[in-house]
Amino acid sequence: MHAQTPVDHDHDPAGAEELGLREQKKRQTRMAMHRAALELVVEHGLAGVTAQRIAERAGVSTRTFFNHWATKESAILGVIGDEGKRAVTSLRDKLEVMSVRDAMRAMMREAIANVPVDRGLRELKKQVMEQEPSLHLVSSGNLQAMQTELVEVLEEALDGEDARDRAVIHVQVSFALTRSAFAISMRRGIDPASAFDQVLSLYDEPDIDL
Amino acid sequence: MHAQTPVDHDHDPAGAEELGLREQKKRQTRMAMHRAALELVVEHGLAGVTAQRIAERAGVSTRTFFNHWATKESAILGVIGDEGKRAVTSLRDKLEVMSVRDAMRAMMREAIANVPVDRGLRELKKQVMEQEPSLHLVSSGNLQAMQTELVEVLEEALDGEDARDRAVIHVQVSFALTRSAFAISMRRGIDPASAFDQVLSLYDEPDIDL
DNA sequence: CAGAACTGTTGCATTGACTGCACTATTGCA
DNA sequence: TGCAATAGTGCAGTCAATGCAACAGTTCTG
Repeated sequence: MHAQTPVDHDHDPAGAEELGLREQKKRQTRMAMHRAALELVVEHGLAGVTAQRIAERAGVSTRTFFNHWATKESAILGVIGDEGKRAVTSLRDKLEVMSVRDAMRAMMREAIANVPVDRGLRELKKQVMEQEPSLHLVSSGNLQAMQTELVEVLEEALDGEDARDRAVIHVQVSFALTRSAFAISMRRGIDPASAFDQVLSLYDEPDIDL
Repeated sequence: MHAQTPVDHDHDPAGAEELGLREQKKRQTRMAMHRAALELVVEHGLAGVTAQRIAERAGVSTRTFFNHWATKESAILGVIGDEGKRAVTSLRDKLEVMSVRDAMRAMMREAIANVPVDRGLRELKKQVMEQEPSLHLVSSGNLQAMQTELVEVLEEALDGEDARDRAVIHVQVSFALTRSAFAISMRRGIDPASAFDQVLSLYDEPDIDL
């Protein structure tokens, strides 16, 4: 890799077991940067942190920092970038064996499960998110990015005149529930997966209405 | 104004009628920049457009450009920045006279109605949004920014153990519907308000389920 | 084991977004 | 007409982000 491709989504096709030394180091470096980013934001606030300082604390060059993360914010949030493709194929598969509603929920549940859950980092991230609400936007933006593709996948599975409109709504609402789950998991310090379950049960209650 | 404050949200407290010459000119300049931004994105793509070029086409200095818009993207989307405060007070008022569900919907409907609808610009904007999906993120981000405040307002109006969780879900779902409305209005070239109505009627259909 | 093929890391140079500051130009009002 | 307020501007500077070329440690292959 000649340093041109900023984010390259380790595909990790198999079971993720027994990575090469190389891959191991890569993840290590990545994590060091992620942690450094979180710590520095807690210490100096989002505006008081530069990519340079993060790289410095993580023990890498600035250039390397941007080889791993597309933006400064990605490093803070720990966003790798391959979530989109995974979600699309996952949804496509599920639509063949279950209802639209269930497929969306299952896909989301899966996506949430794929988020690495490091207990130590969770506490840090919680602080960061409370300190810097503007990061919520960025965070939800990452999901939103794949919106269009998911709408297309869904549209094929829906019948009727307004298929596309309904697809749009399905996608948006599913993201809304996922975002809620993340928000709640942050606030309560519980893991996103169980927060998602709670959200669904609340949402399905007849009296919540909208 | 000493050029330090990037965006200053014309408060426009009264009925917005009969502005001074000064205010008129200000809006004129703003619109020129907004239009120039949209045109240039259509012509050269988001990445091919610099703030400098937008300013140039609009006949102002680069510095002036950033006195009006917080970011390049704001200029493209025409986001002023005072939507948040309006929404909060609007919601607070409505919660006193109607249900949570209705209040949220009414507030959103109001927010949508406040978006200026210039027929000429709408077509341009439609093209831009189709060309540059990444702008959708930015677009929805503006609303999302006030999430926390809205959750707080809502929480007071809700009873029970999970009041805050329910508030989070309410807010997220409402935004989801609003985003859907904007997406659909863009695609169909209809105005956002009626798109919102369509979304609500689709969403309320019993068989859409999630 | 040696050399080739990869792939990660780095320094350098550059572009472009955005900001603070000092200053000028208009406009609204007394 | 003169003064206060505010929009516009030029300039210098910071920082995010990217392409490029050189280099280094790892993995593969014979």
